[in-house]
Amino acid sequence: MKLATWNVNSIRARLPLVLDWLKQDAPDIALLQEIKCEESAFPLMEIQAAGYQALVRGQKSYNGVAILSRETPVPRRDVLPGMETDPQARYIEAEAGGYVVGSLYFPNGNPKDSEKFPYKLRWMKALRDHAAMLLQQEIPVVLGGDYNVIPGGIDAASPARWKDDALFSAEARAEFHALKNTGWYDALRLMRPHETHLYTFWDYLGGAWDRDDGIRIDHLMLSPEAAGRLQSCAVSRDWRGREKASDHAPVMALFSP
DNA sequence: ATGGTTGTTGGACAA
Repeated sequence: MKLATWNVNSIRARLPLVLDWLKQDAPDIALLQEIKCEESAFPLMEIQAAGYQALVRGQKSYNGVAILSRETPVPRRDVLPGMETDPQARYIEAEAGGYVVGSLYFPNGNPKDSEKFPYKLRWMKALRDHAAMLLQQEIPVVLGGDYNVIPGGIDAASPARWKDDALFSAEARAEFHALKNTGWYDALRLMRPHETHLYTFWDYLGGAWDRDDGIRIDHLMLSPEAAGRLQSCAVSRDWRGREKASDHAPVMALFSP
């Protein structure tokens, strides 16, 4: 079973590239973030023609998450418990192909001295609480998406540049590590514990891609039952170098049946 | 410090 996460930075602007990707890399399940449209504007016909069914939690202009699946996905929720009154579309969860999968897009949190930072931490805490509940079910679960957290210094080409940024803040990293400490596995690091240049985002600004000045902020977090089946995990870098690329690259994981 | 880019939109705002 192939499962991928990708922050596409607008599904409509990215549609040709996403269709190429679905055809070439052929994930069974794709978790998408920042689709930047309402459900009614989601290019459902084109996605279906590519062989996928879609569940969408959309929002006009900003945010928005989706789950694509070859097998019919069964919806579970489209908001995290405790975040029901939040208007921002940042979470969707379904059961598909024997897995529970969540697609999440966490707040950026900058600037750190604004209300955006505690808002980010609230989302992270809400996920941690929900994840603890999922863990008790002892089933394969993948919580994938743009966490907007650089877990460690090895996950940035220039860690010093991010020292005062919400993405590398002690608070956000503590939340991420707290999730790991409750029993969740970071799929990419599990398979590649010491690998450097393992990035998923390169800013459009300042030629970050050309200088490989990236950071790793998109993560596939696995329950023990999913981690036990993990065979490989990699960043699909090529898609960041394409014409009209997203500023993020997909992360792909392969699971044994 | 600032500016560099892309997307949604039709002027900022978010990232």
